[in-house]
Amino acid sequence: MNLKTLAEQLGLSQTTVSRALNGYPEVSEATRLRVQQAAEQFGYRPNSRAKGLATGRAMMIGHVIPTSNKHEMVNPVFGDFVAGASEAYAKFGYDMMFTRVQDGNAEQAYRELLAKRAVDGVVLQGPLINDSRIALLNKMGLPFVVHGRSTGVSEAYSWVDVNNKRAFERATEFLIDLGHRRIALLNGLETMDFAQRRRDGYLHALKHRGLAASPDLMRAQEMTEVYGYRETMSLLALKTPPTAILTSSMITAIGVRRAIEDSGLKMGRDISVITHDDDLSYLKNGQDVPIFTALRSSVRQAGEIAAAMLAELIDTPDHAPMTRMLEAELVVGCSSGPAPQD
Amino acid sequence: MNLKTLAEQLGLSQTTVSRALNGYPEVSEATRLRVQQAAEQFGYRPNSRAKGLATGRAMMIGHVIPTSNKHEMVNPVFGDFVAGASEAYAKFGYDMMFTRVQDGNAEQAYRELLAKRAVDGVVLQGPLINDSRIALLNKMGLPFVVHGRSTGVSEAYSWVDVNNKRAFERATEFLIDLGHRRIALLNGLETMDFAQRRRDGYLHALKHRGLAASPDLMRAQEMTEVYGYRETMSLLALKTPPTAILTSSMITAIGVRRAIEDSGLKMGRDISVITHDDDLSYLKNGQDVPIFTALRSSVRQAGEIAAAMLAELIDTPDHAPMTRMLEAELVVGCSSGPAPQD
DNA sequence: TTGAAAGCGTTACCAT
DNA sequence: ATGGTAACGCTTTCAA
Repeated sequence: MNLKTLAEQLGLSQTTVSRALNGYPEVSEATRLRVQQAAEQFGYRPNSRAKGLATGRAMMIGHVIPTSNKHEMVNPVFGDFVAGASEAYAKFGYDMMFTRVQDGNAEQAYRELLAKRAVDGVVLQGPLINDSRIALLNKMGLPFVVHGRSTGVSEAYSWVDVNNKRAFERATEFLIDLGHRRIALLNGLETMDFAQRRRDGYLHALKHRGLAASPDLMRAQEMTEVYGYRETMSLLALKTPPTAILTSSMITAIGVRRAIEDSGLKMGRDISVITHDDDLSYLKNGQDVPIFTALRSSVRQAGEIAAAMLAELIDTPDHAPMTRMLEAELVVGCSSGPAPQD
Repeated sequence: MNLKTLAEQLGLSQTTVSRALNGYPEVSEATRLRVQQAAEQFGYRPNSRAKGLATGRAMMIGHVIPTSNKHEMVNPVFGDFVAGASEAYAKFGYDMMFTRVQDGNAEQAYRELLAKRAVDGVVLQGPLINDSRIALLNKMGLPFVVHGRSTGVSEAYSWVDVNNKRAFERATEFLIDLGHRRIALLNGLETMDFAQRRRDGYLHALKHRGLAASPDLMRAQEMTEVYGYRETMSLLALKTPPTAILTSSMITAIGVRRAIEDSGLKMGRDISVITHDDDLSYLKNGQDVPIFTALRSSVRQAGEIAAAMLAELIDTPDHAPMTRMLEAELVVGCSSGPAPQD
């Protein structure tokens, strides 16, 4: 069923039917109602290609995922963000499209999306330090919102971010308050902007409390399970091993736990572990005890905000960049205990 | 840059330029070359809406994700499948689109996608037992491939699946061989087809070895971390607790491990745990030791196959349904040991 | 309040 | 081998 046949059914012109369906004021209420009912009855939906061609709008948001980032897709956080974003897109009538590209080819992918007029805007995920994609998108004039920020980029851009620095600062302070003095950080790749901010928070807390940071206790790699295992083993083999480990990903934490298990240590007694994106709540001692949930719960929200921002940026050309910082909730519970006595 | 201006630049008609670019044979090689170079130089890409309108092809594959399935998105396996599929789509020139819907509204979503001509085909993920979406899609004539199967559906459809039953059968046999007699199963929701198959495999192995299945030892819920924690605690509180736990998700396994930790038990000595989708390889005792990787490694492959199938189904109307069963790799290593002596 | 017709950027048919 | 033109299904301008 297309507009033409629908109009014929109704004995009206395509123009009137189109206007009735798109809420134009100059159509009589009686006609509008009749049209709407007929459309409903025949299950008419405007052909999205034709509509897009006529309006110049794709009603589509692009997400370009660099391939090297295998764990971007696999990462639970990616899913949370997408869930939040897609729900919000739906509200604004947008669809969501994914493009996977070889690592360096994001630029090419953006150019194609724009040239093909396949999307009205894009969300930039996983920004790096000094990420060149931002300048590119600005130059191209393709509306975009960054999930995260990019240290070193001087020009203005829209972003929504979680306060990674503050979250890790507070987690570190929490461990220090428990008496820990040797706190390890298993960070993500520090070319990623968020990882650098987390590191900053960690270092800031140490410094603020008069503790020296030890390079031995800091690792930064892609956040896999194997990474968590290997580096924990390596940390535990140090002459003076850490009494606490702060890790940047739920997946990495699985490896950390395994390594601790395999070493015959007991979590929360011999060593404490904090993960930033553990599950939201936990049953312990018969009641729900929230644990350190700093970031994960905010990610979904970030997705929703990014979508709303993008909708506005697309509607309003030359809109001033919008920014939004989310404070992470911080609650810490199980798997952390006082530092063991030497 | 559109076709018209490109043609003007070249002093050719749009027809010729279009033909040159689309590989039609009736254009001279000299012209083709000249056109291709100009297109390259001006960064010309055909407008996807216009092309779609003219060809009747959207060059887009839809993925409809029911909202209730929060963990479908978050599940690492989802990411793996998407990674595999999107790479294959790219090969065939398709883009990938996501639609999230309220739980019961998948049907409505498919109808809209078809009516809007937004997609050429869809991938059906997370099929349930007797999933009504399959009959619907068949009736609608929208090409689709199911990732998984649906027990109880009698009509033919295309699918690609991993042999879940055999994988869990083998895992259970492995534990039995280690001397375990009380093996618990923390399964996913058994309305999901894959969960039922896993249960079948587990039960079949027990029966085959002359062991009675105990309802006490079988749980089936949404595969969250909290679920793993709670049910493990509950299992350990039984009069005769299990000596091994077989769990259906990496995320659930995190909860299982925590519960075991909190109970003061030692993994691999007091109790064994097998997860189906742990990381692919593990460093232990100085070398990489594969663990139970039954399913996860196959999922990416499943995505690729689904994409290829779909491309063929779209190209060939009334193509006979295609099916493909993947055998899961099974290697079991750490976290499992002989059953403790009573 | 309604309708005719041009236009969006392609492809594909029919000429030449 | 190349070009003119209709067609794809919609929106939007201009007329009535």
